[in-house]
Amino acid sequence: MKSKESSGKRARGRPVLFDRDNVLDAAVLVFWEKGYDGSSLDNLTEAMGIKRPSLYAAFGNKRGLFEAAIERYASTRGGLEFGVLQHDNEPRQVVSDFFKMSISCATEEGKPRGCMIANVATGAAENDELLRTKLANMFDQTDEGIARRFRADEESGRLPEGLDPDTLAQMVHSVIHSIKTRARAGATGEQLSEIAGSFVEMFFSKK
Amino acid sequence: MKSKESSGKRARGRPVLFDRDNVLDAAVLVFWEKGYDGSSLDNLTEAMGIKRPSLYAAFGNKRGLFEAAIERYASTRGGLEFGVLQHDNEPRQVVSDFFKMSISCATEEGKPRGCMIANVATGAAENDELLRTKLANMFDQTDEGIARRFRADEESGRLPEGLDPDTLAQMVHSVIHSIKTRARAGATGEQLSEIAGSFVEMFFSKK
DNA sequence: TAGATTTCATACTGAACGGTACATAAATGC
DNA sequence: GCATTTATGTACCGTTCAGTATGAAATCTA
Repeated sequence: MKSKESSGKRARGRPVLFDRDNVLDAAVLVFWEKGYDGSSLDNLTEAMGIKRPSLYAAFGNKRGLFEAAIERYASTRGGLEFGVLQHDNEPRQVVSDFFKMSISCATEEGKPRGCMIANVATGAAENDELLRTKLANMFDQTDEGIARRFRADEESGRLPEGLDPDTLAQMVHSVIHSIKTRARAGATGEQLSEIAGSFVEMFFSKK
Repeated sequence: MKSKESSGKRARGRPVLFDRDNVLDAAVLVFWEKGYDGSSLDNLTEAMGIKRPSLYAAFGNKRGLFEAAIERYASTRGGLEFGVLQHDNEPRQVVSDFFKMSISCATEEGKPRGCMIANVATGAAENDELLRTKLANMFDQTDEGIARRFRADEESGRLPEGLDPDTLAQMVHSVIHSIKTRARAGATGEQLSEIAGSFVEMFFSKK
């Protein structure tokens, strides 16, 4: 282990001039837009504002940078969506807000369409078993994160009867996948909201 | 316009030695596996069994080949799914079979995971407005194709009351997107069948 | 058979690719 | 101060990229 993040002690040599999260945010935008193979090191270094040797020292290689960018994306954009799961609302409202957040994230002006994980990383995963496993784990964690919220709702009696928390979570997550896929193909926020609304109605309206 | 496909008339010079659909099927497999930017002309020509000049004469350039491959994929793999819509079954069975066909297509042994259109082409669509529009149109056509079937079911009184055919079609299609996305990340057919089953239950079980 | 026409295989082009060697700059430890 | 350590900037490496020029091969018309 390098002593990069050892508590207070200053590192020995010349200090790193860039902020890791900042340059990762820039790399995220490039990968998210162009995909893994479509992003060149020139694209990346220019956006990140660092030179190749700095990039290789920090992330190993292009593939390592991609993985770091995926994690950065998950902890920033993905974190936005998960925030609404913490709100103290009725499950129906939570799901509705969750969809709304996903839609606005997938169609945000000035950002690439869709989702870096669901639409871009999956494309590169076919010949990369480690990446594929990573994505599968992320999807599982998302299922689980949503399910945890619904389980609490069930215990507090707020979940409509007959709805299994784990199943509902999988279904909600599935709708998110579709939202992101359609967004990547250029669907508008209005179109996506309509679809999301149909599902909310289906999940919660019937007794 | 070239006189390539003029009816019976034989072409003048040396005849083409390869079958267009055959080489397209090979190109589909390469793009489906590696994505647009990940597929090199060496990958493609080797799989297709033709040399570069033949490829360029037939498809213009790599981008033209990609578009042709997308259409070929849609008319072959996509056609499989749509065949199910023609069967004279109850809507619930039709949807269930539709999901089953999508799952087996997205997890078929010896083929790339997921869907060339929903998972691969979408990734390349961000900087290609024409492609993005093409994909959006294909999605719309799929929505419409499924909806047409449900409208017929509604007229014949087989669609459960309260289910709007167009809305149901959009939702079924959305589930397909998720199936394909999860498949690309390595989900098994069993896992996907479980999710699909949950939706079928939700769509049709409640009165 | 002679000429026209089109496809084919070979070999090549300049540009872009991912990755790195090396010298310099900036910090620490003594 | 001076040696040590680490990061940076430049400039480069061999490879691979998409695309093409060229001439030989194969079919047609006449």
